[in-house]
Amino acid sequence: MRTYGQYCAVAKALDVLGDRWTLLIVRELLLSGTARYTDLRNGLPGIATNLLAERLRELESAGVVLREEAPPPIATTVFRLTPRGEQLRPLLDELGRWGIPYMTEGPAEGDLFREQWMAWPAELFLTDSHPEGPPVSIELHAAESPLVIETADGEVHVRRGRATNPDVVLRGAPHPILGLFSGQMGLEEARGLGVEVEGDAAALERVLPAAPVLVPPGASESRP
Amino acid sequence: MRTYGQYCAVAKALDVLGDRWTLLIVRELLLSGTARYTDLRNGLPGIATNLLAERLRELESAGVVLREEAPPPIATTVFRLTPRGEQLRPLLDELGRWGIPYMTEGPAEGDLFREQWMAWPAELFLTDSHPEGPPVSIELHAAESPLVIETADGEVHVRRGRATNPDVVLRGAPHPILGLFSGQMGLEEARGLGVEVEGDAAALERVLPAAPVLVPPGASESRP
DNA sequence: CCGCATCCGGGGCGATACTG
DNA sequence: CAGTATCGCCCCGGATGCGG
Repeated sequence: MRTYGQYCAVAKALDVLGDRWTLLIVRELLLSGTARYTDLRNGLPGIATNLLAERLRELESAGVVLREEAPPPIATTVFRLTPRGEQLRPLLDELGRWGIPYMTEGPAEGDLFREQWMAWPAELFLTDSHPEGPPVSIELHAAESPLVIETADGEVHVRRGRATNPDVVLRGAPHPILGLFSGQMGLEEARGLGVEVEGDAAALERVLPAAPVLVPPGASESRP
Repeated sequence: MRTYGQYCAVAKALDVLGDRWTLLIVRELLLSGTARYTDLRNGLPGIATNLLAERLRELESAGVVLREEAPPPIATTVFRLTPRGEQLRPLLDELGRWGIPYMTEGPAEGDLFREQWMAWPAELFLTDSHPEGPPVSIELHAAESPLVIETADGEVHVRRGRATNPDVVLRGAPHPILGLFSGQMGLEEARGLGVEVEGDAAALERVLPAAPVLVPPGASESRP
């Protein structure tokens, strides 16, 4: 493990987490709960397989990741975060919050996308405007595998998978969906960009922001 | 700029911040407010000068760092964070919080230390147990350049420099000072490890935690 | 198919020297 | 003081192989 050699809390944290791909592996485990090696590879497009194996070993010996041999009939190894690893959630939330402006600008050329990455924008932007009402569940299809957005106790939660009986199903490309979530775009405008709303649109509007959320510009200021 | 190529807020943030040394440069600027190139080098022992220059350029073009030509008679360039860079403070706080356990274990062999790095443990551990009383100021000498710990409105703040009229002056090695701050170590025990308290010890005890703060173990679980 | 290990080319990184 | 220049080295990325 390459170390900064500084007796400083921030530097020590980066000694463990600062290598390339490391925090993205933590992201995937936070989003998945448990994941197989192949699931991680799929959620981390671009990673070299030897790097994934090496990072998992490092995170394991740092007490952040746990490797478990699943019992039959699964018969595969699954990875999950330790409690110490779970403590990284606020850190990843801050990273996501700071990175949101780069997302609202739309995907860059060649950017890949996985449905679960929408979890940060969703939990950041969406709020339950009618918390005393019955819970709503929204199924989101922005890529290949759906996401469920649910309200509970006035809070909005996101998880992977399908809803048993969704109030509304939302389909569309990530960027217009994000515009909808951030309030930068109205429902009609989103429809014009291919977003489809199937079911009870009121359930959707209940969690959408009433006014555009102020997102600081993320792009660079150009220099002479 | 090397990018992960993922349309994800966390990945986008790491595209900007994930390179080696980058977040430590932000740390120094958060701690210093403004800093000259040489100040940054001093606060980042181990960094190669070309890397510091390159990172500063990247951070500048990312809108995180501002480079200013100070007017005469200073006649030097100073660096500071933009508002966008200031927004990284919660992120660095989370990094510091997560890294604290590695600090309480004591410095590793060859670890270097700078006084200002004590800011995170201090603001994390210390609280004003008597907020309605008059403000107290504590001057801390754990290395070469002193730190001031002050209470204001029931909050504890840390800044570089000296106090005009400190209630108490605290001197000692970083590790026992940290033990004191985290409540793992009593005042008498700290004295035995070379910590000196000069002035009103009650002012110090006012901000120290009454009971040991629970710090999760940071060390790795050893494997077979 | 799953979970890697190995090999190899390129570039980011680290250390030192040098300069306006 | 504030960098640029240079040069190894090792980390990273991509491809392939391979045992369970």
